[in-house]
Amino acid sequence: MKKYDHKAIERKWQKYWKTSKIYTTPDKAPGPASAPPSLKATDGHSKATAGKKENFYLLVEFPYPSGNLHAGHWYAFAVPDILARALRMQGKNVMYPIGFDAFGLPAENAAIKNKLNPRTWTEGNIAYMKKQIASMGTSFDWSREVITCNPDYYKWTQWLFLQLFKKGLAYQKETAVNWCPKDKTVLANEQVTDGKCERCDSEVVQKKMLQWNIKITDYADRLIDDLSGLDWPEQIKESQRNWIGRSNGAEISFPIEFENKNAPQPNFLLLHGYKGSPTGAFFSWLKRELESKGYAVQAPELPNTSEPKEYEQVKYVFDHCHIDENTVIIGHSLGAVVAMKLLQKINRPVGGLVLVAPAIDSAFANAEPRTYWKDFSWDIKYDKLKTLAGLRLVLSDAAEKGKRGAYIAHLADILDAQIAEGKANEEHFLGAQEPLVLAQLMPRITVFTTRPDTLFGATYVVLAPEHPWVKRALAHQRLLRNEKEIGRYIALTEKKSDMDRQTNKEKTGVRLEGVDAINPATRERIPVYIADYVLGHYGTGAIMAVPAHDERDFEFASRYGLPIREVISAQINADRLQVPIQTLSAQTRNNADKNGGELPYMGEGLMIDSGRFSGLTSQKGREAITEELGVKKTTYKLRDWIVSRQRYWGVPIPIIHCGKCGSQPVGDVDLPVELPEVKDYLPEGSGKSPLAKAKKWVAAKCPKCAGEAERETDTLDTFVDSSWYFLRYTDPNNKKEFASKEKQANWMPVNLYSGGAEHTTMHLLYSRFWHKALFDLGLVGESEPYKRRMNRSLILGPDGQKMSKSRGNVIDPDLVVERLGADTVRMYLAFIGPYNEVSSYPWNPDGVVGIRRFLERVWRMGQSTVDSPQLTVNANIEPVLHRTVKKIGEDIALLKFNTAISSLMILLNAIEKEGAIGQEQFGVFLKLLSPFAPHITEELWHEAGNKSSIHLEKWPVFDPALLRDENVTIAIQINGRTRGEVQVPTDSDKKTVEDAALAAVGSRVEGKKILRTIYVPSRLVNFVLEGE
RNA sequence: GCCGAGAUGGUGGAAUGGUAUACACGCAACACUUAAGAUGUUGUGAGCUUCAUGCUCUUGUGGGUUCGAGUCCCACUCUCGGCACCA
Repeated sequence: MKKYDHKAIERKWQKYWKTSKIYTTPDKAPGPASAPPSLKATDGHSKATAGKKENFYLLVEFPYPSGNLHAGHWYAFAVPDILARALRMQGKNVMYPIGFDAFGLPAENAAIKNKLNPRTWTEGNIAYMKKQIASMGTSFDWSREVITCNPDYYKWTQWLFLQLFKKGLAYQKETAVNWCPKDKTVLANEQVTDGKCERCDSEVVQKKMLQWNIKITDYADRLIDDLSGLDWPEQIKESQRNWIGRSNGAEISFPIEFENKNAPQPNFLLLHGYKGSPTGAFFSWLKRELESKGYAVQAPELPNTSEPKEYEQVKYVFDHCHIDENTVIIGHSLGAVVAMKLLQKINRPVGGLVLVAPAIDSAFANAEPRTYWKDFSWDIKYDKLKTLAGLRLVLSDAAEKGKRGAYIAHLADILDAQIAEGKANEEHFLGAQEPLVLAQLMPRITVFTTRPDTLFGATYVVLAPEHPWVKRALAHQRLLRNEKEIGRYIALTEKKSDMDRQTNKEKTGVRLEGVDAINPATRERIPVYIADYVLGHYGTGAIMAVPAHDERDFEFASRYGLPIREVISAQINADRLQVPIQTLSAQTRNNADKNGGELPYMGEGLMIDSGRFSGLTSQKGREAITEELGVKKTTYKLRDWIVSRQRYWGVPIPIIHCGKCGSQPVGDVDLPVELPEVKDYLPEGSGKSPLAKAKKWVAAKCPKCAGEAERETDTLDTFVDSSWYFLRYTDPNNKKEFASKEKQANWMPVNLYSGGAEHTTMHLLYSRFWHKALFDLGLVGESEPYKRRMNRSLILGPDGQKMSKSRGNVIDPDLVVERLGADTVRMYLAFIGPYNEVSSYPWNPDGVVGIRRFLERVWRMGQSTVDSPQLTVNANIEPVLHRTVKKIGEDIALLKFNTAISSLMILLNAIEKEGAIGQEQFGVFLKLLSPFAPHITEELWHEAGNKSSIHLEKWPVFDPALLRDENVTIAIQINGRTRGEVQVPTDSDKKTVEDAALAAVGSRVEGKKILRTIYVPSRLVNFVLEGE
């Protein structure tokens, strides 16, 4: 008998599959769309057309070319391959593509270390890994291979980035990055360990640098809301929701008063807009209001208001108005542009810049052309304005949101300004009175809270130490009495990394002496603190502290002896805003905690909320106070996606910076912007990427004015590369588009996307966002890329620990394949546990051998079957064979490969017991096994005399009539406990079965009354007896 | 702390509310063998006993619903994963 020589067999068929190209997937495959009805994969979203096979897009996350394939890769690629093969046999046109996520830091590190070109390193790794992947016997369609570091791929990454840029979804912003002062380089988070640089071990500091951001936050709501329509595990949806972290609440403004009455007061300069005047709109009213509060106000009439010219208007104000460091310039509509130009011209710090409904960009959509367009220069030096204006505020009318909302939000962003949105009395703030404007001009601190109903219990206000308001207040001398102490505290927190701020949980803070806030509900003066338990980047960077209803505030209040006040729910419900407040001392509160949270009864007519910190849960209270004293607001934990990297090995950001025209996109014809050659890959000392060293490459012509300009030297985050690679698979060689609409339509959305749980909140969220942005641009056909997603489990070392070189528990799949064969490894991994649940499985070397034993037995059976061609069908095997066909079909559709394999084992056990199997039946067995063990089945299939590949065969169909045995075993229960069993013919009626059962357990029932008999056909009979 | 998932033999795991522990690993005995390995056969949840076609217990713990619960409900314990001063 021939030996099962896995090496020869696997080599032979892998070569055959490659040369015969049987896995090259056509976009449309001829043939009737036929699939067994049991397959869940056909979930109604049919991509089939008449006379064509139905397309099925099976996607696995493409690997990073690290240079070596590990057990996890096998689990990621070889097990879904079972599904790909089974679906193909079941009549689907399955695309199972692969590629490489080839940009990234490891290549650059290797290049620096070994003085190699990162491309050389990467390409070498890819070549090696392709061989390894081929050794798995996977049915990948290599003709669709995508490699992200190739210019014909990243040309489209750049092009897509520019589409987002042109839509205002990509912008530059000062952002803190990890900076190593010794290496003079920006570090990725994974290059920082315990706050130190992984290379030189020096202390990492936070440094602000201009970074490219993508406005994923604009899509926060849709990214949450669209989850509900997806066939994804609830777990994944939930983590995305948590990550985005939407919370609904309100912004409430607390007016502030300074103790120092000689403190410098602001004065106001009002600049009206196109066809406006100092008496038009709300201007005269606002002037009166401000003057009545004792402020100086100037409101010049700008020249030539119907045909305004920038130079003329700016010069007029410059010549006729007094402007000092306390002046707050307020510009309405086009006046906002005049305000900004004016500030650019005076080039001295001023008190503030307030833009009311600004309409200031030539690219501004939906406005009819106006004469002033050509008379104004629309180039504004936002960075300069940021340094000149202390207060920067943009006011937006909610009614105009559709037209201008996105633009205004964008403007606020690049100005790093506060944005206040509310309802104007008349659209575009044209009302005779606009209280929103006035309110925003008064000194105040705005806080965000999800519990506006507890406003009555707010006994102090806390700002994040980095809150811009604090810096502004410190800029004026003698405004705050303890400037030094405040400065020290701010310096201290700035030094703390995020890590420290999180780990050191003891709450500290400093009171701002000399200023008080007014609680708008109680009209009471309350102190203002800075404390690092308040985060600068969340909400408004300021909170109202309600120690009675918030544990953190309680902790802080207890430490600093601040009053703690309970808000009583029953009263709020009964008579909103007229709420009696109960003042509790910290001492009382502590005693209450010791009493298991019960608060003492405080007095006549008051109900005390008894839950510890639970406060009231009155939705009514929240709404009432929000309406009366605040503005509804939704905040998100999600922050914008920083996509620029100061690295060489990535996609160059296709932007040219021009001194005159600003940041300009590279024209389509000049794409791709190819990576320049550089001498070495170490970052440039100024913190720029190594690309900055390619001086010739950096110099470029401005695409707009053709003047001297410079290229952006940062490269894109690799998550951008992987945000659209699955679209390229549908049309990998397209030179004109990233993927044609027609080709996309063949395959998108992805039917099943399998990948690692670690990508749940990164890649998976980014690519969903990217797809939605492309959808809005009309570049893709649907708003969600992946119909179904599943996360894969982890393969651990034999010791149950994560595989790692230091633990010495790494299983090298190449070695196991060498010894036992790819079929064995594939099947072992499929058998280890259910694929559709996230868990972690230790690699059991004995278990692998067990699978090998199974394949040896298959081999032996194959040899003996070939030797006895006279037997075609063994009737005794038929029922179990057909049951197995049914079961495996169902299990594969559910991704339960482990139980599918188990039923193959049961089948083999039955065959061996029987002694022999018929030729035809063996063919069926091989087909069932072929997705799991493609090589051995192909070999045996050909040995049996077949000429074409088993993988092109049709999936076996079971005969329902053959599923039933002649007899069934019925369990006999007495009072629900199993007491015996009895064999009856399958079609016996109830009476027959009950009689047979009664006879079998007669002695137990004797003399007792049977109260009830429960009969479950072909399962059991249960006698319910009296008195047992 | 918050969110999510889970807990079944020595191990990985299997079970539409219907005979819990399929299948595999491991282990034991036997066969083959000089021996080991490989292979095959048989056995293998725990305990009790009169050693059987016997009894009792058993799916993290405690309750409940049901003729019947690993499965449904309530409470708790523990494990793993993610987030974490997010107001």
